[in-house]
Amino acid sequence: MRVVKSAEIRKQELLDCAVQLFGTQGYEATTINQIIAALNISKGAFYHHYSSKEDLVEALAERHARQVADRTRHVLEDESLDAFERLSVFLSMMRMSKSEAHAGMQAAFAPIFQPGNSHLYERSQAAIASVIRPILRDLIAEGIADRTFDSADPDEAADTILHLMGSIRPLITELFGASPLEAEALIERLVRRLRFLGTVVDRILGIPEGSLEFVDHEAVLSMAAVCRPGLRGVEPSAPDLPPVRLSATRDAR
Amino acid sequence: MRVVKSAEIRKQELLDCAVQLFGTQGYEATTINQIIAALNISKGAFYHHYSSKEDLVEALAERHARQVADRTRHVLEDESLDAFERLSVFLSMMRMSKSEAHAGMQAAFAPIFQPGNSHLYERSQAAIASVIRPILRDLIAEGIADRTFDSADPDEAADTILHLMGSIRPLITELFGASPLEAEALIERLVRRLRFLGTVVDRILGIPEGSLEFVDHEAVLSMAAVCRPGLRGVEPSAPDLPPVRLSATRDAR
DNA sequence: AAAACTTGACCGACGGTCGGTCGGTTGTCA
DNA sequence: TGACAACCGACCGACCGTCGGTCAAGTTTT
Repeated sequence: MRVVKSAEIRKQELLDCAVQLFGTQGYEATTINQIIAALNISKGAFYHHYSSKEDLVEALAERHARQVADRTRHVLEDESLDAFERLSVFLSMMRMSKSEAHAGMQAAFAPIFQPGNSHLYERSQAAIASVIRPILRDLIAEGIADRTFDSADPDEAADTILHLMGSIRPLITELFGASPLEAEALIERLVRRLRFLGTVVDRILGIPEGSLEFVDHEAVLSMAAVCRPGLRGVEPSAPDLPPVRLSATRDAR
Repeated sequence: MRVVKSAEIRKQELLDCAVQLFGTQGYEATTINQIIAALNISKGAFYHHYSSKEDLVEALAERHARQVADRTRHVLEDESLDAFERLSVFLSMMRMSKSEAHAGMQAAFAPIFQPGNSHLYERSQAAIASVIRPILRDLIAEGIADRTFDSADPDEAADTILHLMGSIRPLITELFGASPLEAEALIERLVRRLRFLGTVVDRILGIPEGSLEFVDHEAVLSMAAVCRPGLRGVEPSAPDLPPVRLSATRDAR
């Protein structure tokens, strides 16, 4: 039996299916035959839409990049906020897939962090960076201009911050396939890492230490939940802190 | 005709050959058949020494990590230097393959940065980090103790610095396959990046800005030469600076 | 309005390649 | 001389990507 759909829909279906299979089995382990079997289409149909398995990854990275960019751009471009506010909102968004995001979205992000998929990660990262970097750079430049920030080079600062975001990847990667016990330790390390990253960015931008706050236990846990579905609640290491949503504590400068 | 060698030698030969082919063709594009053909050995011989192509990568990453670690560890552990000196020597070593290193060594490092080999890079990086991190951490901790440095968490600081080193990879990767014209621009960006990285580490460790200096045109150019063999001399952007060899300019604190 | 033609989504058998296996052979050393 | 490591190469199965072809829905021609 033959089912005809528009190219756009089919492409999305292929992307969705691929992300699912890559997420559960990894990139290498997933075959094109599996993908087409799951969608009940033929080999030819696949190659009609994508010219190779590699091409599929490319498209996947692009879509992922667009998703992230769309979610952050409007904040970075919001004229009603000043540079500092925009930055802190942006940073809180960048710590990936907010807890409120539905499971489907989470699943779409997971493969990026899977152990075998550094491939996918690199491409996504590059695609994301190309969109986010200029915006972030302008934002920082603006902050430097009005002396909110103190940094020598907005371009490099933006690059550095973007790159720094990637430093949590090894931790998240390790989360996949970690035992529940290890997972708890890993999450604690993740929280420490994020906290430290906050201070690093503070220093890069020359703002008072503690101004930026990356840690949001809610988000961290939901992120962890993606990696290890059955995970019992973890005691946050600093339970006295209120769950800051938009974590910017502005100091008098 | 049959040639018998000790396992140790054969393994090194395989590694050397693999690194060469991965370097010229990338990991995926290189087949085991090519490797064994180049060495005039059989399929069976290969699988006698390494259990898979992946295993070969593992060994490659390990060897690379050992090479880097060996070259830097003795500096980090040199008791005759103080924390600051050791760190600046370490950093100058970490910007890879010193210019004096012979071409063979350079070739061994190049594949790590090739476009298709993010795989290799990630593994090597992890292996290097696992060796270097504890040493670097202790070093920073020591510096914090005697108030040379000012940082909240030596562990995280070490991780961050190590991770930051990787931020030049996209640039170097781009160098492969760039036209001579593009290469010049890329090298300039690389220099800017390194210079900025120096200030970032300064700030992370809370030492006066400009204390650490990553840029060493000699090293950068030789690094670039690996990627693009025929490259004419590039005018450094700051020709007035003397070619600092061991680039630590200690300020009064 | 019917026939002829174009388009593009879709089919699935097939080729070629590549990673990996296996039974057997050769050299070496105790 | 026997045990064990190094080595051989024919062979296997799985996988990616190709290619000739189908089919239905327009579009143009007559």
